[in-house]
Amino acid sequence: MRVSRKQAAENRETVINVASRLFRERGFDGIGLKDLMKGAGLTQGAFYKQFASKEDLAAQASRRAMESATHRWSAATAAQPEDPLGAVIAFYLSMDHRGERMDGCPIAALGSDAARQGDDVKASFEAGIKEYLEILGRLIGETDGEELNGKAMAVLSMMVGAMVLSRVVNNPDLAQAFLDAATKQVREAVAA
Amino acid sequence: MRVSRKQAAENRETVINVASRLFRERGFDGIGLKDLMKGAGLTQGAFYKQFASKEDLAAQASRRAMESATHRWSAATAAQPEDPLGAVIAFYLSMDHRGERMDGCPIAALGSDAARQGDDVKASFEAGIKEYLEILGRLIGETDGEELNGKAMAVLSMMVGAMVLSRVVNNPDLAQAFLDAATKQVREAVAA
DNA sequence: TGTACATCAGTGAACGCGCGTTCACTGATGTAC
DNA sequence: TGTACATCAGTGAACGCGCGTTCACTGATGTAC
Repeated sequence: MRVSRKQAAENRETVINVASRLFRERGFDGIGLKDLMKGAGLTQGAFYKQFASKEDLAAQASRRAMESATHRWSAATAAQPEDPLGAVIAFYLSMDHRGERMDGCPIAALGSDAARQGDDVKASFEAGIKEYLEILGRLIGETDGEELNGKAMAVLSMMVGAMVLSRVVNNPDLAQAFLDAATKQVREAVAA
Repeated sequence: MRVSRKQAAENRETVINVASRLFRERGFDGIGLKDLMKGAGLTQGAFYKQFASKEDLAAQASRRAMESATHRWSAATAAQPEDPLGAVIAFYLSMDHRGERMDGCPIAALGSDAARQGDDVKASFEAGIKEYLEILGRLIGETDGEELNGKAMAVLSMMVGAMVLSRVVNNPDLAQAFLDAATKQVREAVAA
C-alpha cells in the first residue's frame, strides 16, 4: 500500500544506512537485496521504487559509509581537543576497529571490492577520501599546501594498509604488531 | 577419460595458477568455477576431482598468488643490486602496478575480500606477508630485530594502503599523488 | 471542508540465470599376473 | 613382454538454490474541484 512521502523518504534512508553497514560487513557481493530490504523492515519488491539497481545502492551506501566515517573522525578530534590527531590514530589503529568492520572505515572494509566497482561507487569513495585528507591535513598542520597534503596521503595510506593487513592475518599478535608499527611510524612521520 | 598422473598434477597446477590471476582480477565472488576451469582448458565437472570446494581453491590460489608476488620482489632486488629497496618501491608504487591487478600484489587486490574468508585463505596470506616482511627487513637492514620488523611492517602498510587508495579513486592525478606521497614517505622512514 | 479520483510506495510471486555441487558415465592409465 | 582388469581424471548433464530484476496488484496518500 502507498505510504506518505515523508515515510518513503525515511525508508529510503534506512535502506541506505542498513546497506552501508551490511556491505562493509559482508562485501558488495556478500549480501542480497532480499536480506538488505529485510534489514530495513521492507520486502524486496519495494527496492526498485527507490533505487535504479544494486550498483546504484552500492554508490549511495558507499557515500553514506564514508560520511559516517569522517563524522566519526571529527567526533574523535572534538572529544580530545588536547591531542586530536592522537585520538584519531588511537581509534583507527585499534583492535576494536579491526573487529568491527560493519561500523569501521569503508576503505579498509571494502577497498579491494570498490576498486572493481563502477565509477559511481569510486566517486563516493573519492569524496570521502578527500574529506579524510582535509581532516588529517588540519591535524598535521603547520607546513604549507602540497607537502602537507602529501604527508596526509602517506599517513592515510599507512593507516588503511595497517588495518587491511591486520584483518587479513589470523594471528592476533601479528595483527596487533601491524597496528603498533603503524601507530609509531605515523607519529614519527607527523613529528618530522 | 582418464589422464596420466603427471598430466593430472599439471592440470591442477594450471587451475591454481589461473585462479590466482582471475581471483585477483575479479574477486573471489566475481568468477565462477565454470569460467575458472575453462581458463585452464577443462570443464567444471573435473573440479571436484582436484579440490574439496571453491574455498579450498581460494586458499591454494591465494598461496600461489603470494608466492608469485614475493618472487617478483626478489627478482626486482636481484635485477637492481645497487638499489634493491628502490627497485621494489618503484615497481610496487607505480601506475603500472595500479593497472594490473591480475599480476599484482594479492593483498592490494584481495585484501578486504580475504578478511571475510576462512582461516585457510587467511593463512595463505599470512605466510606471504611474513615473506614480504623478511625481504623488506633485509632491504631496510642495519637496525636490530624488533625495531626493524616494526619498520618493515609500517613500510608494507604504507605500500598496500597507497595502492588500495590509488585504485579506489577515479581521478588518475589523485591516484598518482598517493603513490608519490607513499614513495617519498617510505624513503624518509627507511632513512631515519 | 468534503468528496472523487489519480498516484505510487510497498507487496509478494514470478522471471531467467548462473552459481556451487553431485553424479552416471567414459575410456585411457596403471597394476597384477 | 603381453594380457585382463581395476582405477580414476575428466565429461557433460542435472540438482537445488539464491541472485537481481520485473510485474500485476493493493490500498493509503495526495490532489482537484
